[in-house]
Amino acid sequence: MEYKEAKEKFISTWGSLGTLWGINKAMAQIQALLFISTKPLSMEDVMEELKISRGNTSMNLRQLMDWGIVTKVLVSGERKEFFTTEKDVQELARIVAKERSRREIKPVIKVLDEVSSIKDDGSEKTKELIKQTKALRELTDDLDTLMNKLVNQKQNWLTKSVFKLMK
Amino acid sequence: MEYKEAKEKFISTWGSLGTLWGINKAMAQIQALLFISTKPLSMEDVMEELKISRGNTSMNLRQLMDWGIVTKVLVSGERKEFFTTEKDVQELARIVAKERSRREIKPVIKVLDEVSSIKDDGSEKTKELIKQTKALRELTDDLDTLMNKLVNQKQNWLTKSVFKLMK
DNA sequence: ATAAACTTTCAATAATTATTGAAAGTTTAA
DNA sequence: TTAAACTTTCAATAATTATTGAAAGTTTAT
Repeated sequence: MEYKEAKEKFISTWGSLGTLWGINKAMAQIQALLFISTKPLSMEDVMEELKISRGNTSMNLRQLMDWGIVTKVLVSGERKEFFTTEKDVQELARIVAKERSRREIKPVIKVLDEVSSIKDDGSEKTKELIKQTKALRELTDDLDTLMNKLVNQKQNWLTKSVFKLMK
Repeated sequence: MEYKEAKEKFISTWGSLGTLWGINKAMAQIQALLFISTKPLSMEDVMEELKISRGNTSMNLRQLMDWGIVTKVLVSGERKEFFTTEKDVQELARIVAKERSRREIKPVIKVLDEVSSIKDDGSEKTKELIKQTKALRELTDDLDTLMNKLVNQKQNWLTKSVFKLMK
């Protein structure tokens, strides 16, 4: 397999995996492109490489910046803006975990909390609703806490600390 | 908040959370409905409660069965089929984790493997592609392994074993 | 100040994904 | 058997989501 083919394969695979970490295809592909690029890329570069429009590129780069995954860099002597992504995979994982927790998991926990604390009128169906949403609330909360703990270990968290305990 | 409101809130919230665990809205809502139901439901019941068509219900129930989350139960004296979902949240988490690993993560690891093992032609960009896809491959693999280990502990895995180690 | 270089916005459109409903298929009771 | 009760399939349609591209906005050099 040649460089070009490998690169395309990587970008498209990572792009379609977007859903798994909760972002859309274009966003994931832009991130993938920057991730294997040896130097910051301009909007023009991204548009050309991925064959997507200026507007699309602009919007998705902005979103990636909102996530904290991509940052603008100033290239001296150049007028236009250049972009680069976090290159350390563990730092990336940390950012993604933190953002998904904040954007998606925390709000769900809040709803589960509300639902599971309705007044118990003694009926079987109310009891079941309370019991099951409570269980779900606890699971979600535990997973969220675990994820955040894992991901906050700055130094080789996965391999060094937790992982060995479980081997 | 009354039972009815709480129930609807739970179903719609859990439904929109579908993406987080990788299934579609209707699927997630059907599962949610069964999850808080005190007895198995027929297709008719599901259609009526969620206001969705027969075809949609049939297809999504099937998918839930493919995932191993929902099972048919025979209610004696009844002609039609009834459905129920796994009621234990930890078992649910285990099934979801196993399925997502198999369906999504494993295939990505395979691609990352292929891409990261292209021939190093000595160029900087090839080196970067190899380096970064290798890093991503290892991270993905570690997370996948960790997830499967966590989730295979049958007894109170979260709270009992791993969780305490990290507190 | 102004014009060139660049970025953002957003209404229109395209692409994708979910849903319907009716016909075809299957099972069961009599 | 057969016909009623039920489920599945799938082409058509609807709903949602992503993408475009051109106009409006911004910045910078002169």
